[in-house]
Order: sequence, then C-alpha cells, then structure tokens
Amino acid sequence: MNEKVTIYDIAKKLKTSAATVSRALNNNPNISESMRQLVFETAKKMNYKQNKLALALKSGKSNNVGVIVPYIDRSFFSSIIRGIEDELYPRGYRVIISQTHETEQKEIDTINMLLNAQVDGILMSVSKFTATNSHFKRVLDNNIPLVFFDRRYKMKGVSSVVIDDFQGGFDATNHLIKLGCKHIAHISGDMSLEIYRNRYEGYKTAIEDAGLEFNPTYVIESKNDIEAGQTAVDFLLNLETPPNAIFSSSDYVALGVIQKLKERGFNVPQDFCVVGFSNEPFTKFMELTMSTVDQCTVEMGKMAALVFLEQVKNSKIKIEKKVQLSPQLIIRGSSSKKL
Amino acid sequence: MNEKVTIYDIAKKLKTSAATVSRALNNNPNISESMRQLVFETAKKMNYKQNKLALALKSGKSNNVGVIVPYIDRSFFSSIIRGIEDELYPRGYRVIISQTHETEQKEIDTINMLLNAQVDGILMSVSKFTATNSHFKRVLDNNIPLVFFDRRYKMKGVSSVVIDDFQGGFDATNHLIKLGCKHIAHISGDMSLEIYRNRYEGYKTAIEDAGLEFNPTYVIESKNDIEAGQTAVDFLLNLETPPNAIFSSSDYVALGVIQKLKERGFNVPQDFCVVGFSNEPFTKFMELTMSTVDQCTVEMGKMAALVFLEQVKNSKIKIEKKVQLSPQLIIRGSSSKKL
DNA sequence: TTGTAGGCGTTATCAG
DNA sequence: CTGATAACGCCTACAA
Repeated sequence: MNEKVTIYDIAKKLKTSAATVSRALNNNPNISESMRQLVFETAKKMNYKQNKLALALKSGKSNNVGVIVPYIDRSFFSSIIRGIEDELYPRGYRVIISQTHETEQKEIDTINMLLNAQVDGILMSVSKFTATNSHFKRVLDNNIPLVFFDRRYKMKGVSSVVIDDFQGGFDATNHLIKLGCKHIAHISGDMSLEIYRNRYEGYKTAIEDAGLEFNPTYVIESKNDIEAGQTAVDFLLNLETPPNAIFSSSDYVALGVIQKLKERGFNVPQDFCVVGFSNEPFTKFMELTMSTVDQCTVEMGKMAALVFLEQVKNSKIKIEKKVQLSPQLIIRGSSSKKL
Repeated sequence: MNEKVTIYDIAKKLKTSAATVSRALNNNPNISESMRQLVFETAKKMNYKQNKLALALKSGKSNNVGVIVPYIDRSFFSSIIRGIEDELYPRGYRVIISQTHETEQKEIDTINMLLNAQVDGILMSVSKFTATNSHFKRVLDNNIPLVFFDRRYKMKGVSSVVIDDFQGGFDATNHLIKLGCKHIAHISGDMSLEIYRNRYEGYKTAIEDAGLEFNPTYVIESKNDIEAGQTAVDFLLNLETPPNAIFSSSDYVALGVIQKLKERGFNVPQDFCVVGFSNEPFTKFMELTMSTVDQCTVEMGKMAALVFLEQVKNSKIKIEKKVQLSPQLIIRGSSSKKL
C-alpha cells in the first residue's frame, strides 16, 4: 500500500523542486526557515524515508563495513563482532557478517562480494588455511581500509589488532612458577600459526627467566580439542620425570587435561596445576573452575572498529597501525594452591 | 591506483556501447558469441567489478537482509545467525547484523536504518522489552518480508520460526517422571514471555498426564541466572515435602541448582535429578554433564532463512507461515539414574 | 532563496 | 545483433 515516497513526491505536493526538498532535509543553510519547516512536516506526514542506496551510489560511500570470521558461532568471534557492532552502529555504519568456514576459497569469494557491494571497509580474521594474499591486495588496491584482528596475514599497509600472545604465555607460565611448580609442560596448538608460536615463546621465556630448566619433551604440539588434552596427559605422565603443571594454549585441551588428571587420581590444583587460554565461557562454569588467559575479545572488536574509523578519517594518509592488547590472566580453581 | 572501472570504460576500449557490454556480461541471448567473449576477456583484463549498489538502485533489490538480535555474543543467537548466513550466502544475499541490547528504542532505530538501507527482508528476534508494534507494521507496509525467530510479536501477516516450547517442557518433565521422580519442581523464566509460559504448560501437562499431583508451590518464577537457581533450591528444600527433581527453563538456573544441591550434600543424579533448557555449550563440559533441551538453533536459523526465501519467491501472495521446530531432549549426567 | 540539469553505474526499452 | 536513451533516487554546481 505504502508506495515508496521520494523527494520528488514531496516536491510535487509542495509545488517546489526536488533540490529544495533535498536542501531542506539536509539542513543546508541556503534555505528559508519556513520552507525547511514545511518540508520536514510533509516529509514526516508522507512517511518519507531517505533511500541510502541512491545516496551511496552518488557519494561512493555505502556506510557498510564487512566483517569476515571463520565461524560466527564461536564465542571468541561473536564477542569480537559484538564489540565491532557496538562501536560502529552509533556512527551510522552497518555491519555485514560473513563466515569463511576456514576455507580460503570462501574467503576470496566473500571479499569479492563485499568489494562489489562497495563496503567502506573490511575487518577480518584470516582463515586458517589461507595461503595467498592477492585478495587482500585487491582490497588495498581499491583503497578501502583493511583491518585484521586476531589472525593476521603479514603484509604491508594493513592494520591489525591482536593480543600480546607472548605476554599471555609468559604470564600464565609465570603464575605457575610462582605457585611453586617446577616441572611445567606446555601443550601448544599448530605451531605454524603465529599466535601459538608466540604463546610458546612466552612460556619458554618465563621458564628460563626463572632459572628453571627448559625441557623440550615437555612441549607438545596438538589439535585443539578435549581428546588431545587427554592424550597429552597420558604421554606426559609416562615420562621419567612427569610434570606437575601444564599451561595449555587452548581451553578445550586444558579441559581434557583436567578430566584425564582426575581420572588418574590426581587432585587439581593440589597435586597438579592447569592453566588454559581464551577464557571460553565454560571455564567459569566448571565444577573446578579453570584458570585461563582472557583475550579481551569485546575490546579487540572495539579497537578494530576504532582503527577502521581512524583510517576512514585520514583517508589520504596510509596508516599501518599495529595494536597489541594486553591479555588478562584469570586465576581460578585449577591453579590456586597456596604453598 | 586502481580507479573504478565501469561498463563504459569497457565499452570505450572496445569501441562499442555500454548496453552491449551489459548484455554480454549478463549473458543476454541477443548478442553475438564473439562479442560476448571479447567483452568477458577485456572485463577480466581491466579488472572490472560490477557495482552492486547501482544494480540495487536500479532494480530495487539490495540483496541484503537484516538480522536483528538482542546480543550477538549469546551462543543461542550466534548459532541461529550461523544458520541464516550459511543458508543465505550461497544465494547471493549478504547478512547485516544489528543488536538491540534488549531495548525497544534500538530495535526501532535499527529497523528504520535497515529500511532506509533498502534491505530485502528482516529476520529478527524481538527484544524483551518491546511493547509496541508500529515499527513492525512499517516493515510490512513497505512490503518487505518480516520473519520472527524464537521471540515473536503476535500480529497478522508475519511469519515466525519457533521451537515447540510446550513439547520441550513436556519431554523434559516426562523424562524425569520416567526416571521415577514423583516430586518435580519447575523454575521458570519471566512468565509474561510466551516461551516460558509454554514450557511451563508442557511441564504441567506432563505432571497431570502421569496422574501425579500438580503442586503450585513447586513452580517458581525467577531471573535467568546462576544465583536465582541457588536461591530457588534453598526455598524448595525448606518446603514440607521438598521435591526430588527440578526442570528449569534455563541452563544457567539449572547450573545454580546443581551447585547448591551439591553444597547441601545431595548427590546428583542419585538423590535429585535436574534438567535444564537451551543446551548451552557449557552444559556438556561440566564435570557432571547436564541434561537439557536443545533448541536446534542452527536449524532454526536455516528455517528462518528458508521462510524468507519463500516469501521473496512468492512476493505477490502474502504468506503467514508459522514453523514450529521440535526440540530435542538431551539426556546427560544430571538425570541419568536407573531405578 | 529557489530551480534546472547532470551524473553516480546499471539495465531495459525502443529503434535501427 | 547493436546503439542511444531513459530511469532508479539523490545531491550539487550553476544559473536565475
């Protein structure tokens, strides 16, 4: 029933021109106050809605930003997106979400679609299996801001927001050392990924700084799931000198670790301390709550949004901003013994 | 460096017209094969990207759909969104996300923005505090499909996808009855919300169908958090005839229930059975895993997307589709005793 | 202060 | 088969 009403319709009813209506609506100074009032009233009366599409075509700015993540239903990513949306919505930007399902092909497709859709910026976390970067270059060539968060692809001209994984690994390990643990093992994710290498480096540095012996057999590279944690424990406990603490770069692995430890009769944290990484929601709902490292996800999202906004503001200057947020060690039941 | 290339640029280079280029690119039959080839090649060579904005303005279809949820970082909503995106992306739709933070004002604002942005449809879960419906009417007046999922506002002409909350409540309670529990309490969320009333009705019906006595003092209305569960247990255990099982319409409340029960020396599930609702991720990571009712969130998202697509296809007919998905009772540790 | 005209990039219509 | 032209809705010189 409600056919779309345009500024022409308003102009016709007011026996004036579309230009006048446009000026009135945009609070252009060169217009009489009476006319402005009149236009506003009839616009409201006729239920006029500005067509942002036309505006976008004209101005070249869509006021849409694309956000690309592997999966939106991982708490880590959804809370980053929350931060982004919270920050960008009040500034009039709409957030377009896409998932890559961790495949490079979908990442490429998605970027092409977003480019076609004339987004004003792309904020993304790189898919695990991305090996090429020409699609990122294309974004840059089109002169639209590209901001990586968490997982980045190292290249020139791109800003990124990550947490200080080294610091996180260091803090977690150091906490275990302070608790009196002398034999601390580390279960890492895929070391070909920067984030896991950095957490590992933090671990190693903490060990060495404390004058403890670094033992390479205490370092296990594994998948990020519960089973991997269980398997790792079985392996570690069979060593000649088994560890009495574990820092895991994944909360899921840490969960498997705790399960297996209990199964084998250990008391956590009295006999054995465990610290995970990510502050997944479940870590605080467990019977024995888990110590972990919080990655400030909402904060990370907000920061990514702010970096984007800054680039938009200074569109002439090419900024390459690297923001590194400090992770937050959260001490809970799995590593709280007092010695 | 890479200035935007349009079909005019291609036409110029090929000394032909934009119309021809457009036809070639769109595989219009009225064009010579040689021309088509030539256009495709040079388009690729010049790195041409179709401007979807212009197309959208021309066609009136933006190929964007708006999705509105209270908060994107709740696992319930993010996995619905995942379902929506998975379904819509391959069909060329992009998904615009916004959060209402459970306020009606932001819901209204968001709908206005999305309308201005000429979205082709709106899929949403109504904010808890929404009391009016004129913004929904506006969507309908603009003739764009509106699909509610989970929380709906009862009104004519709007499709919705919900789960059968009655069934969920019934199944959960019936499961407890079959386990031999005779005194089953129910902790409900805000009864002014349809979903909680329905779960309650399911509970009540199961009790009565089994020939057990329905006891109104066993029904508690509370907030959806851990503390509320703890408080409720304290209250229930002080009754003359305390219950020996609880069906909670929230997993968080159920978690508080289990915590408090253990604190007071009960063994779950031997002395006391508990079933929650929602299948929050943490329920399967707890030491004592929790029985709950899964709401098929990804499925719900997919279904909402399909209902939208159907409405787009038959745009002349006004469809008002009510889809009700069956919830899935998941039996885990907190209610698994054999009698 | 107001109106006219042109253009943003496409596609559709109508001639040729 | 191909080319000009109008139109989608808006903004903005430029002219009046």
